[in-house]
Amino acid sequence: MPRFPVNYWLLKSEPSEFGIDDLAKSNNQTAPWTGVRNYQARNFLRDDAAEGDLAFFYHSSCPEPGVAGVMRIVSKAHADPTQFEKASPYYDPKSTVEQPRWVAVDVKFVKKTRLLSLEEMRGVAELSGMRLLARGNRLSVMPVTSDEADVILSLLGVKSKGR
DNA sequence: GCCAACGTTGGC
DNA sequence: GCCAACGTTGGC
Repeated sequence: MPRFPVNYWLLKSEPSEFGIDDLAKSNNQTAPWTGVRNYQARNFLRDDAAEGDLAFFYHSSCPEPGVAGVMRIVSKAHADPTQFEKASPYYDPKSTVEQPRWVAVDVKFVKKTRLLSLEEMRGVAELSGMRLLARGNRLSVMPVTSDEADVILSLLGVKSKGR
């Protein structure tokens, strides 16, 4: 039996560093989601993200922040390789191969969408409970409820897979 | 570049 | 365990 996605996520990335187009151009349109360096965000990836989950690709710290596409989580959490790379801005000297501190999941491009801007999301009543919109929120990995996901998919014109 | 909000660090 | 100082995030 195929498993339907029960979990939805929003993952933030700065498009100047890695945007939806970069994911689309990646080998097999798949890339590890690296660089998460916040414990709460890490715990979501490590404990709750599952293969098959759908994730929204959010562009942050850019002229027009918002959701730019959809991707699928295609691996369990594994050690984030960048934590071991001395030259990487994500290098963590306290992390060891034996006891890695940070994890990544592999994500696969599903589709690029129109930009659903932060501003537009703020104006949608059904999305007012989103964590993304909560004051002071800075999490780069956050869960999205299935109701919220349905609204976002509909705003993006993406057919939601039947459940 | 500013700054509010939040997370982390480290002295005590 | 407290909390001040500092660093980071991210919208504007």
